[in-house]
Amino acid sequence: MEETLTPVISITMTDQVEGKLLEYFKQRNLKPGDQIPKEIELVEALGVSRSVVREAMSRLRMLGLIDVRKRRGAVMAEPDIFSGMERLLKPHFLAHESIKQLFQIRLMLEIGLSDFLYPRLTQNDLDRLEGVVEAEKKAESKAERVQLDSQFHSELYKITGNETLMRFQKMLLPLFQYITEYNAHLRQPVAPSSVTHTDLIAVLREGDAEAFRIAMRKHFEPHYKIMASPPEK
Amino acid sequence: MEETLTPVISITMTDQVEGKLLEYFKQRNLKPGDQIPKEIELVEALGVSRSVVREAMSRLRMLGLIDVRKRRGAVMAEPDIFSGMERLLKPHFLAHESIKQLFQIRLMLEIGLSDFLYPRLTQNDLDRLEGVVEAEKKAESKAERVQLDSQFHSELYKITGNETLMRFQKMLLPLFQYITEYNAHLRQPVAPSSVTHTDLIAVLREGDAEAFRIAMRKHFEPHYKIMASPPEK
DNA sequence: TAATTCTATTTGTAATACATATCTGATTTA
DNA sequence: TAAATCAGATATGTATTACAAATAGAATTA
Repeated sequence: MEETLTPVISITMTDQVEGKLLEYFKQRNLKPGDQIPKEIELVEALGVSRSVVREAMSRLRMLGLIDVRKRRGAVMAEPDIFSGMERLLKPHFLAHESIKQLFQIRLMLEIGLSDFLYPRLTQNDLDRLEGVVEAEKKAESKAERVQLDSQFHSELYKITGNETLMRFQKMLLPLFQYITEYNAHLRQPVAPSSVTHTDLIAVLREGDAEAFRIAMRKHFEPHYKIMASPPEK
Repeated sequence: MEETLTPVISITMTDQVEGKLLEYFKQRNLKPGDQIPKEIELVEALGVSRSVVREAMSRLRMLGLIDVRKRRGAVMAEPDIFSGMERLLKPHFLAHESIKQLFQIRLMLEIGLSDFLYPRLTQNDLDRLEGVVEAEKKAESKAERVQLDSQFHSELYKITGNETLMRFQKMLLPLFQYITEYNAHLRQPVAPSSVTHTDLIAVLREGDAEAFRIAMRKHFEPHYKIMASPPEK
């Protein structure tokens, strides 16, 4: 038997219409704000029932690709590429392995963002980071410390000015909170790092991209110890 | 007027049912393979029409969160967190700025993945990378070179064993192909790098994670020159 | 027992009806 | 004249009904 013979997954009319709509948007080069045909027109053009058209449109609407209102019809919108993903990012829906891999991606990003920090870094940014560290020193509850820790890292993302990156990180936050708790309860808690947030700020002030990558790598050392995959393969 | 007073976006029944279903899955701690109530049961439990239930389910099905078949009903599935996102990742739907930011993320990832390479690296991996480089030398058309270039980088992702990362990269590929063409036509083409793929392999053989980050950073230098944000802010 | 046929059940699609929001333009009012 | 009000038209939102199609499981048959 050919391995390429994968089982037929029922392609419903809805699936097809969804695809045809995406194709239509692409062909017509529709931009945010552009009008989309009315349901009835689509029904007639595609030769399907309104139920099918509506189910397909409902999907595109969920993705934020289109914006639909009564009487005005549907128009193209600014899509948020992560909106669909966000719904699935509850620790609950994901396999442990996926969560771990997302955390690895986070580590990669934080080390790799180094080069995008320095060209845009301002005194204001440094002050904000200092502020977070101050708050961390005063923090009393563990929950507060966890919150401030992720805030520190959020500030770093912010400096890059990369909105997509920030959106991605914000979306992953609940996942990481979950990991933190998981590590704290079921495994040994993550050891404190030899490179503190204060150290990182110092490198930001006086170092360069390469120095920051090294510092950040050391800052995450305890996580690497836990997360890095063994050389099984 | 308060700035926080954003306009009310009509929350349809469908939106609500979608949310309630997600909540239900979470509360019940449903895992892949677990059965979901039939449409009729949901209709009765939620007090809405079947159309509404179906539109909501259609969304979850698109995300791959549930798998629905005739007669058998719906069961939880292994969600693919990127499936919704993928539909929107046509260069056409995205603003230029978003594409640029996604490319920046790619640069971050490729530099940050360094640490996940060495613990898992095998001779086999090195051989595959060598193979790609050989093919690159023999490549005649530009399209072929572009394809092999991204294949080289894909092989690197593969070594990390991080499926989520690989999935993410595969999804972004068409976008980067678009960027390559865009740079080639409308702007000056990306200059050749001083650190070649062959050099990268050498570092993989003899160096360590830090050396690889530096090499990769240099390999991407031409891209950084084009992509890095100016210190506007 | 194993293969086949039948039947009941559940989803997929279609069609219709009406509710609801809102845009347009006409009408009224100040 | 300008503003406010109202009425009608129009497109989407929801509900309901009907039937087609697939299929899991029971019943039948070899």
